[in-house]
Amino acid sequence: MATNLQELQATFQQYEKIFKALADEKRLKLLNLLADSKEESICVCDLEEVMVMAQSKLSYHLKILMQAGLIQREKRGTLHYYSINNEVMNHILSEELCCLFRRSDNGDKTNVTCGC
Amino acid sequence: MATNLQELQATFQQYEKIFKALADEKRLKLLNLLADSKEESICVCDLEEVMVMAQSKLSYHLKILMQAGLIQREKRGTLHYYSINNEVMNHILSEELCCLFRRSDNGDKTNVTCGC
DNA sequence: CTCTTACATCAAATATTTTTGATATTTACA
DNA sequence: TGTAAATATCAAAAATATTTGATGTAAGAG
Repeated sequence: MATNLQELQATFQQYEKIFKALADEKRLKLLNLLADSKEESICVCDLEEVMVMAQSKLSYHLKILMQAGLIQREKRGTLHYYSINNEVMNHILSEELCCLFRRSDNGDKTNVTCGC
Repeated sequence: MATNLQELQATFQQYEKIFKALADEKRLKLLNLLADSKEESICVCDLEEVMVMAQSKLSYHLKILMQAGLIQREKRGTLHYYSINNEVMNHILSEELCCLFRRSDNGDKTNVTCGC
């Protein structure tokens, strides 16, 4: 944990980046899609359909979420699969937000207290 | 909890507002000041000194935090005292962020699990 | 190797947020 | 009532973020 002023400032900068990534309705919807999906990860083409969003726009928003560490990417051939980074989500968000932005089907113990 | 699509969208809009308010280094520092202060609330003039920030700028940022419901105001004479809204913080943020952005000296039971 | 599909990147246009300096409002007090 | 101190609001300028359409890249199919 941060103690002195410089550390604190660095900590705030890091959280600023994360909260900025969360501070957009479309990106929250994206996270919710990834969190709720039956599959653990979804490819861009599928997200494109569900979100009804131009491909370059979607790519832009996925990049923002990636750079904040909120999602991960796995490439399989020509497809790119994105998934929620549950660890980071758990570190940032309350249990009450678990229903919306975390996955709960992967045996992650940190999610057990959430009754959603 | 939100169930259908319209409710979900409304929920995302609400969280967008809250995360936008959190998505700024200066506002995180403000929240941390309010959370860590010996006093439960701090007046604008004191915040102005600590933050080394123009008065109208500070007022702008306090307004953003107020409108997101993250802080509260109490007027005493000509002074305006601001304080953390612990309930909302607890609803949004993880236990691990409690050290930074919540108060823990007010007997709030929801904070007990946080060892900070 | 060429073509196609899936995705990322880029630069310009647009939209939103933040800062700044000036002015308005409220309260207390002489 | 007049004045000063504390804070809020406003409008213009500056800074950032988002959107858009075009172009670049990488992988698989033929």
